[in-house]
Amino acid sequence: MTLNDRRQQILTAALATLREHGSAGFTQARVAARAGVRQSHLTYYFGTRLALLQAVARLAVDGQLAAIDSVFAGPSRTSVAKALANVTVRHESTRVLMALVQAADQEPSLRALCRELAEGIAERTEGFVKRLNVLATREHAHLLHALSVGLAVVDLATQRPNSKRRAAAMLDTTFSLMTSKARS
Amino acid sequence: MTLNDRRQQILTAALATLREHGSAGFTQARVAARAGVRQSHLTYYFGTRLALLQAVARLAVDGQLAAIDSVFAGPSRTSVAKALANVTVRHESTRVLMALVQAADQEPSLRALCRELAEGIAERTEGFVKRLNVLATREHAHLLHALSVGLAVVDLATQRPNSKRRAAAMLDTTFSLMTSKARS
DNA sequence: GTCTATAGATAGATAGAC
DNA sequence: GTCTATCTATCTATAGAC
Repeated sequence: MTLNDRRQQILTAALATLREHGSAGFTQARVAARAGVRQSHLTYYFGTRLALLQAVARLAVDGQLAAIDSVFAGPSRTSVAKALANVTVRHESTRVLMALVQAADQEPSLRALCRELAEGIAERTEGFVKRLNVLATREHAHLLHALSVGLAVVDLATQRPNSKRRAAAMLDTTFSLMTSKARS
Repeated sequence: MTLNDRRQQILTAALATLREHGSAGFTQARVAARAGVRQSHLTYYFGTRLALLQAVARLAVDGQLAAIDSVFAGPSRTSVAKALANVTVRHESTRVLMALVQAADQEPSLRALCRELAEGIAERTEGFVKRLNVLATREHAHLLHALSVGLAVVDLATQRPNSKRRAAAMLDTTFSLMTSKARS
């Protein structure tokens, strides 16, 4: 199917553009150039910029959830912290995340997707935390999610060295705190 | 001084615009309309859009640090968690934060300001955490900072009810975890 | 020195050719 | 049905009037 091929081709280029240039750099011209098509083709295949963004966001969310899935298979608490930091504290992922957040702020239709992502991550996290500590709650999972988001955003803003190492350390510390104490 | 008055007037309008509309809605036309001046005046008084954004960011960072200052004066752990959530988990603040992060990602000159903000908050947080637990480290303070950033971003993205209450609960939980256990 | 009118660039969307 | 050329809107920056 040529139509779906083209759509896929544009989607891939769009996601790559978002990862590299973030929300502000996500222009139809740039995506089109990357996909090797004319700008007006984006309109043809997706209608509006928002529709394209929604499709890209869908792709990104699925990808991120799939990446998270493998994180919690790690052998130890520390290795999981490291894997989680590696998946979440990535400038490329953070740019996509921020674009999604911004778009959701102004476009309610995207909020459901954001909730799906947040819930999906919390769900996957909860299982792991429960293995650490049977008294762990969904709140702990949401807390970890928020923490990883914050670490990612702060890192993009400050761009300091060793950010992944430090993020992994903080996640591990938090796991550790949750392990040693259960508190309602 | 008329010049400084005008600058101030424009700055105020610019900050308000950023708080309401976020990074994408931060256009010279909108700021000018709000300030009651012509768009070209922004160029006259600030040179470029980036320079204006830098000035606004400076203002916003100072304001946020000042707001944080009063947070840790709270009487109890729980009241501090609540106050912190009230200051950080605000859509208006989060929009400014996100705009700053995005700008810093592409404009290295703004990263110093982001680091200043992050360090400033961590510093102020550290004192409080140390009062909770003498073994607390700067890492705990950075962890709390990242957590509050993440809570703010997640809330802007999902816009769920009771977000401030839940954020306060998570911060309080984290304080509690840090209190009951010190771990290097 | 302050402000206006306008230019130049780029965004996204449309109408119509093939 | 697929693609091209074009159009309008909007953004930021400049040149020059007062």
